[in-house]
Amino acid sequence: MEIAGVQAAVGVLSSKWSVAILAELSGGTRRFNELLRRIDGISRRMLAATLRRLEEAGLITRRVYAAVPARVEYDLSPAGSALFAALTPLSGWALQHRPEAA
Amino acid sequence: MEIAGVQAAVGVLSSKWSVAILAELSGGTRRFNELLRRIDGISRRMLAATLRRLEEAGLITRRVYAAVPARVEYDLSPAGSALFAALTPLSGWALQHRPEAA
DNA sequence: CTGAATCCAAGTGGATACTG
DNA sequence: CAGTATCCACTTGGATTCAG
Repeated sequence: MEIAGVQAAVGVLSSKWSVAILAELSGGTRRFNELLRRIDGISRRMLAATLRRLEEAGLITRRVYAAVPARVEYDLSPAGSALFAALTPLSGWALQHRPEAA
Repeated sequence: MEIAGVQAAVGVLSSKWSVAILAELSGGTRRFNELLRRIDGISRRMLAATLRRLEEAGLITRRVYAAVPARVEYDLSPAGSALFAALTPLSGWALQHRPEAA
C-alpha cells in the first residue's frame, strides 16, 4: 500500500466539510445556495473555501453562467467521483467498529 | 453510504502522522524509539501525542513493561487493523488520479 | 527509554458585514 | 445569487527542555 497516496487523499478530505460536500455532489449537480441549504451547519465562508480547495484538488468542477442573478453549478469530477467511491470501505469500517455512531 | 461514519474515520486519520503510524504498526509490534527511528521526520512530541489519540480512538494497543529502562510496545487493535485495510482503495485512487505522486 | 511541559508560529473555522 | 473581507478563538505541529 502506498502511504503517501493515502495521506494525499486524507489530506484533502480532512477539512471539516469536504466529505459532506462530496456526498452532496454525488447526488448530482448543485448550486452554491443549494449546497448551503442542504449541508446543515455550514457557513457561506466555509462552503466557498472548501469548494475552492476541492476544485484546486481536481475533485469538483465549477461552471459559471454569466447571467443575472449569478449562477454557478458544481459537479463531481471523475477523480472526485472515484474518491467518493473509494470511501465506501471507511463507511463499512465505521459501522462495524463504531456502534455508538450508528 | 454513511457520511458520519466516513467523517469519523477521516477525523482520526487527519492528524499528520496517523497514517504513517498505522502503516508502521501494520508490520508488527513496535516500540516507541523504534517508531521514532522508522518514521522519517516525526518528533518525540508528535509521536507521543498521536499514539495517545490513536489509543483513545481504540485503533492501537499499548503495553507497558515495568522495567528499567522503561519499555513500551504498540500494536494495531482489530479496529485499527480493519481501518488500515479499509484504506487500500484510497491508495488505488491516488495511483490512478495523482500520477505526480507516484 | 518513554514520555510530559512549555513556548511559539501557522492554519482552521465561526460570526458578521459588505459587494458585483 | 454567489461570493469576499475582517476579526477572533481554537487547534495543530515544530523545537526544546525537563522528568520518571
